[in-house]
Formats: sequence, structure tokens, C-alpha cells
Amino acid sequence: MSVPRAGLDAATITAAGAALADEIGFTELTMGKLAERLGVRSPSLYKHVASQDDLNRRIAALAYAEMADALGAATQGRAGRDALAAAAHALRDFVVTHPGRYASTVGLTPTGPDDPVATASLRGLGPFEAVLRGYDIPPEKMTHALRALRSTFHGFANLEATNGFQWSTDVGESFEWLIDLIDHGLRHAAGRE
Amino acid sequence: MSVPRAGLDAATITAAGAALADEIGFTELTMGKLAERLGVRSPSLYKHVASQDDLNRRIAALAYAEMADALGAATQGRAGRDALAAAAHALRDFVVTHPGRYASTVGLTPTGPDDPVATASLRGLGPFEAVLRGYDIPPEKMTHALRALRSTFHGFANLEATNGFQWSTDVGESFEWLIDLIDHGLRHAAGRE
DNA sequence: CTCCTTGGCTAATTGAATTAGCTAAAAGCT
DNA sequence: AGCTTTTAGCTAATTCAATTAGCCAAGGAG
Repeated sequence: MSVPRAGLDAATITAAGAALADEIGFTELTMGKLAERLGVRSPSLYKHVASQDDLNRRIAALAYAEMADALGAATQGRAGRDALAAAAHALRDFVVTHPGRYASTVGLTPTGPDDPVATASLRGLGPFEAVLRGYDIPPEKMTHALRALRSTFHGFANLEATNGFQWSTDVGESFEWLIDLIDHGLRHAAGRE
Repeated sequence: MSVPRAGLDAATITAAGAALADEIGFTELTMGKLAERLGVRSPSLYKHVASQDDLNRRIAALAYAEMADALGAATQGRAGRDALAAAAHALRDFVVTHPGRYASTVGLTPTGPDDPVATASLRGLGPFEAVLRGYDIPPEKMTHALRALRSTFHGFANLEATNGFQWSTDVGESFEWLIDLIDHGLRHAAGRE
């Protein structure tokens, strides 16, 4: 009796896992549910990914890569406050649209410098670096500025994603306000010594 | 044969859980390990807490309360950039000293406005509000400013806690730089219209 | 001293990850 | 086409943590 193969591979599984995580929530993602989604039994997944942790890392790496692309596209041809706002909005959109993917990136400690997660998260910084280039930050301060941008926008995204904001005051407005705050801070930083 | 009771209650269990989470990592915290630490069998814990999720929420609420106390103490009698820096450092210290407690607060969606987690996290904002009072922020912008502070410092703490910073450039220095950035941003916000 | 509530225990259930070992599908080779 | 080898998917079995059921004694109330 011919039963054709499913034709799975790590990339397909990772993509399906990311999609499912977006639908049902990252913490709800399970090998069993993912297998079912792919029309396969859970042990079969282990022919392509080593473990659930491995799967999670692959999803996170994918998410970082997609974020980098989205940020890169959004900031193309823009500079200064314009680029900053575009990057911030692109990141926020990504988190809203792909909550599961985003959650996969939160709280994952890279195992080492060669970990795909580490590499991908580094690559995700590229667009932020491009944004900063428009601010004349002294080169030796670049790292600080980069870290500041990451902290700020990931912090906001994270709070928003977990319902951390309680009152009803418009969150979008707060976001614009935050962009202004950072813009002025960076502009000032460009000036000092 | 008299076997004396352990004399547990929810508060004791929560405290022990928080301490254990700090030691072995929040994700490693398990009902079994916690029970063992308390010299009791795991089903016994269910006489005091409803589930692991319930336990996690209690730990998170405890963590928020402790953070609020630490921030409050640190900012006592300070104002302006001074208060800002004190709050930021206190938060960072807390995260470094109590990684498990901090992790418990990340990614927990409050179940409702009456959720102890929600209440405690709100209470945790008090000190930030006090800091902002030293900046003459227009009252209608206060919410935005509060959200900005939370985003920024939680974002930094989170990245640091998960090894998100890769290069060796001194993280403490980046932290100081970030404080400056926010300080100038807030000062500017106080001025505009 | 007796009754009643309640905290802790053992045994059993459930659900998810993961491993072992089998078989047939693909892919290569002649 | 036939033969061999690799490998993807399957079922069965294991492990481990959460949780529930049901028992019993400890400790407080009268």
C-alpha cells in the first residue's frame, strides 16, 4: 500500500511552527499540535529537528531574519527622525502581526556565538545601525546607541505584547511620544563632545 | 506515629518558589523541585496554590512588590536626573540579583484588572511616577512618559538578563549612556508646548 | 475528650517530549 | 528494469512533570 511521504524538512517545519505559534501563542506550541498541523505523527518531526528547544531556536532565528528584512525595507531611503519612526513602526507592526514569532525571541539565551539565534539577532541590528548613521553619533558611542534603541523598542513591544499597558490611554500615541523622546535624545547625543 | 505538619501556606510557598527560581532559573522551577525544597511531596502544594500558573503569578506579584519597594527606597529624596539614575540602577540591580523573580514577570498576561499581578505591576509604577514628577511633564503626557520609562528600562534589563548584548563593550557604560539619553529626552519633553 | 476541618500522603491519571526499532519510499547504480 | 542503500514516517514504549482522588492523622473548637 503506497503511502506517499510528506516531504518535510527543517525549513518547512520551522515555518509551520512559526505560523502556528502566531495563531495559538508561542507557549501553546507543542510538538504534537505542530505534527498534526503538518499531517504527520510527532515522532516524525525528530527526523528533521533535534528537539523542541531546537525548533524554538529555529523559529526565533527565522523571526529575527524576517524582522531584519522588514526593518530594512521600512528604512530604505529614509534618514533621521523619519528613519527612526519607520523602523519603530515596522518593529511594532511585526510584533502585532506575528506575536508567536516575536515571543519565540524573548528570553532565549544564545548558546554561543555560533548559535544561529545569536547570528540572526546580530543581523537584526543592521537596520538600527543604518538609522543611527543618520544621527552623527560619534563612532565610539555607536554601541551604546544601538543598545539603547534595541532596549527601548523591544521593551515597548514586549510590554504591549503582554498587555502590560493597563489604562486605556491610546498606546499608539504613547508610541509616537516615545519616538520623539528618543529622537531628541539621539540628536543631543550627536552634539555632545 | 506523630508526623508534625510542615506548616506551609501560600506566602511561604511563594517565597520559596521565588528563591528557588533565582537559583535555578525560572523556567527550571517545577512543582516537584519546589516541594522537595520545602521537604514535602508535590501534591501537598496544591492545598495552598491552585496550580503552577497560580504559583507563577504569585511569584510575579511578589517580585513586582519587591521591585516597587527597591525603587521607592532608591529614589527617596532625589529628583531629576539623580532620581532617574537611582531608579534605573535599582531596577537593574534587582534584575541581576533576582533573575528568577524578574523572569516570572516577563510575558505574564494579567487575567483581568483584579488579577494580583495587574495590581502589583501597577503599584510598581509608583516610583517611576515620582521620578517623572521631578521633570515637569505636562499632566496629560504623564502616561506616555511613564510608558516610555517602563519600556526603556525593562527592555534594557530584559536584554541584559537574556544575554542579548553580544559584544564585549561595557554594558554598564551603555546603561549610563541610556540614562543620559532618557534624561535629555524627558527634559526636552517638559519644555515642548 | 470528642468532633470537625484541613494539611500532608500515596496511588492513579493525563499529557507532552523523546527514544527504539520497523518498514516502505526514494534515490543511486548497473 | 532489478538491486542496494539511505532515510522519512510510523507504532510502541519510556520518562517526567502536572494534576486529581481519596485516605488519615494533626490540631483547633466545643
